[in-house]
Amino acid sequence: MDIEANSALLKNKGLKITTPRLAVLEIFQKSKERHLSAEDVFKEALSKDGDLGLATVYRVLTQLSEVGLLAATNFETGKTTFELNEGGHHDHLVCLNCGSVIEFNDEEIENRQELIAKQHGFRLINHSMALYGVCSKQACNDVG
Amino acid sequence: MDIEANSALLKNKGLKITTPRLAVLEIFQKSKERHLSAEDVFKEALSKDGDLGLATVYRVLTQLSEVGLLAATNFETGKTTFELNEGGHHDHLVCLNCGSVIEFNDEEIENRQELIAKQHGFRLINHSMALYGVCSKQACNDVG
DNA sequence: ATGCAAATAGGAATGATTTGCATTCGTTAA
DNA sequence: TTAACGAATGCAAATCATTCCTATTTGCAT
Repeated sequence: MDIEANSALLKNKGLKITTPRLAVLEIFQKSKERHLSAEDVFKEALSKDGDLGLATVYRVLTQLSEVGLLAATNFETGKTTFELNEGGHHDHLVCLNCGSVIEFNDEEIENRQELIAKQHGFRLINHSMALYGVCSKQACNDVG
Repeated sequence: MDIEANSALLKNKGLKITTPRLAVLEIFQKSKERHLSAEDVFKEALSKDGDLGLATVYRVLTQLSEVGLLAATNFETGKTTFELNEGGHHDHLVCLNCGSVIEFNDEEIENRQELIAKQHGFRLINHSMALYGVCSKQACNDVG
């Protein structure tokens, strides 16, 4: 069990150790999907542990993001998704139909971004990039 | 008045010339702010012209974006913003200190994005990219 | 001028997220 | 260990952005 480890993480960040927080962390750590929406986490929590309010899930996700344990991303899909913030920069490729997310990292783009920033006299700190399209799944390409 | 010109724009795109569409175009052309949300446009429309439904504003914004007269951008604010799409596609370089925004367009990045999408079996529809940093203004580089 | 498809108003509906509040829990000091 | 107090939770209602529904109006080809 990582309850010990997760408790330490929380304590480290000055957060109280509560059942919902441990549950949420564990859900991310055990999830097959890396990117989870609040709803995803909520459903998963319901199926595993007992009760856990949706509002609490939102609150916990926000808090864990604030202290850097999670990273939040806003895609065009209309819902915020969260992922474990283990470090390692990457950008996202998002399917507008099924919402699936693929992570990628492209050296050439990164370099180019640095160059552009420099050309405009900017000291680059970070960036966000998301590509939106339709993935190759059959269901995402059926014409209604 | 650009009613003539805007009418031509709409006709060119195969859209009927309607009061709401002309009103929305004019609002963008006269606005001091370049990026407007649906709500912004709605309020502006109310203060100027008579009535204009919020639903209509949303529909018009979507349509004008679809035909390329406007461009939609999703900043992390939770609401979609629109801008006149005069110079074609561009991305944003944002100063984290003074908030100034520079628009740029980079062929190489665009090509690279297409390639990445293709490699993952995605049909690319659009993308959003924002670079965050500190601009060259003296005031933005003073250490607090 | 006339008809019909397209467009509109605006209110209800939706989906995501937040907030208010009474209750419960975690932690700290005794 | 326990009392105590503030923080955290659950639930329901509220909010926010956006979309849907539909009766009515409008643009425009004829």
